[in-house]
Amino acid sequence: MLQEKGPSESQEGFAAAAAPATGHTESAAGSPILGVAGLSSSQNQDSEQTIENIKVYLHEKELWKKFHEAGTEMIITKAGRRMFPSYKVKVTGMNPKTKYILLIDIVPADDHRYKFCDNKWMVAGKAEPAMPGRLYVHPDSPASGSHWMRQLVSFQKLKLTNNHLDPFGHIILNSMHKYQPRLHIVKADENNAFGSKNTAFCTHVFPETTFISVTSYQNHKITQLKIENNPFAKGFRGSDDSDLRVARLQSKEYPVISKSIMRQRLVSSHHGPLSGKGEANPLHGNHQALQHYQYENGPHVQFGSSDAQDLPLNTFAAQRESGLFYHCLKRRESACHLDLPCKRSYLDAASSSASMGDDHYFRSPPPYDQQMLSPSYRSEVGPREACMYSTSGAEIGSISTVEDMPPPPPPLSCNMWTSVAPYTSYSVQTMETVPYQPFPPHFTATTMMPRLSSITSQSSQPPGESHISVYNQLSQAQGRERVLSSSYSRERVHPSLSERKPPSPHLNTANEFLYSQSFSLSRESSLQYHAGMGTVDNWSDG
DNA sequence: TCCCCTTCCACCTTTGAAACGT
DNA sequence: AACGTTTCAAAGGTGGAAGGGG
Repeated sequence: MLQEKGPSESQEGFAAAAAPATGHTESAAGSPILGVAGLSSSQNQDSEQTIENIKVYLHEKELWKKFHEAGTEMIITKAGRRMFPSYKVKVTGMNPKTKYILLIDIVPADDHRYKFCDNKWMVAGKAEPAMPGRLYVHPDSPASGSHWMRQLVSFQKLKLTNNHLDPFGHIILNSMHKYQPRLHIVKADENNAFGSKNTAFCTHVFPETTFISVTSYQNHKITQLKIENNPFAKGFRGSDDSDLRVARLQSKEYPVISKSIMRQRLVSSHHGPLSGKGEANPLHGNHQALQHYQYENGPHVQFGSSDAQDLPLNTFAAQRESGLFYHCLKRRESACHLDLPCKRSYLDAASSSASMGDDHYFRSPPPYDQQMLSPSYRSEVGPREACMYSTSGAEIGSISTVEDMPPPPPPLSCNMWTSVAPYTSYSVQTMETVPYQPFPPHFTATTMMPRLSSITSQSSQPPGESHISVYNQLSQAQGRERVLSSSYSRERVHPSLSERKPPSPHLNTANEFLYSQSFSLSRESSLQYHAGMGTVDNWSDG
């Protein structure tokens, strides 16, 4: 399956876009974070040029913004729950022939724990230690730039869990914490990949994708938005289609009032946390409720709006103000050599074993520099699945820069279209590795241990979470990877040849990427995510 | 009592195979 | 035989509700 049409997919394409061109550019050549020198070879320049030219546009940005304005919540369950809205991007500017790996990690947005009180999110204390970072690698990875650019890239099968011992490779999060997904694009070209001296990658952050993880929805507006927009939740929508029709005729943004919301609002209006907020009582009639929703999502909403005064809770936006954060890094990291002999030994041992796995998930470095680094992580059973969407030529052709982005097709709320420059964190990093030698996409705990030891030794993890436990987790992860190396190699273009395709060395680029991320992005993010923290009053329900 | 979490449920969409038609 | 369309059942995603635990 080459294309995957998401349940929420509409034809409007991208409502907004982010481009690095308008953002802040920062070189890590002399960065105290990296402490390494910049690159100067022509190859690197070519590489970084390619990377720097990559632009990523968040799909359904308007929808994301709607959620963001209300304070996005994502359900996390023991079995794993998908994100909604799902993370989908349009990528441009890649070298069509170069192979890239696209992956996502989700990092804490701050070090607070939150609670939903008085209809708004408030800081409830210090965050619990971050879970072991995991990466979700797009199942199409690695693929050529033309492949990525041809279609919408969807990460909708990414799942979130609160199970700290999750065996499926889902991204582990703490409930009632705030998180920020990040998209990483790793260059995986044979000539500039794992074995080359420099591997380039870039990181894109869309602040509107920030969310608070919950085990059940706290904000009824989020519940309503999910029910309205997620087809799988259609069963919770109101049964009277006339409501929807009338609401659309009246250009209501929230036309559908579910039965559950009606119940919820009834309760809230009497003794719930919303009772003191002047909520309209839905029992007064749908029309009134619709008006109320319209009002709630009008200009008075505070969180996530594009205005400069908002988002004290959102550290990203607060720090970077309105737009795009273009972060360009490159480094020469001589200390980041791979331990190939260790990897080989692992591979030898791993070749005969198999277990469940998923080529999508990797362990990713937590955002704080004191936290541990994890190797690649794959766990989910099943064949490689395409998660890309086709977009019309018009859509693609219309995307050039942020400013040039056409207004979205008139969906629910054209009035929400903003000219504020989208916001993206973009980094380019190159690193020196050992010469390329093909080997399956596995990480070895042995290889990782020194790093883990050094990192965890200064971590703030709870006492029970030593690097030894990390080692065990890594071993499990590697076990999962072993199976995935076969599933990962499936090729859609030539399926008949893909079944026994040798393990792709490209995946190692992702692994390599983790190395670099653990030292650069994590520390970088610790700066990005920690700075500018303020009150949380603005992420409220008004 | 409150808050958070887990589990189960009904309802729904998605998916893919089978059947059928061209 | 190849290809496209339709049908249908299974799989899986969804929020709500109830109940448990700290």
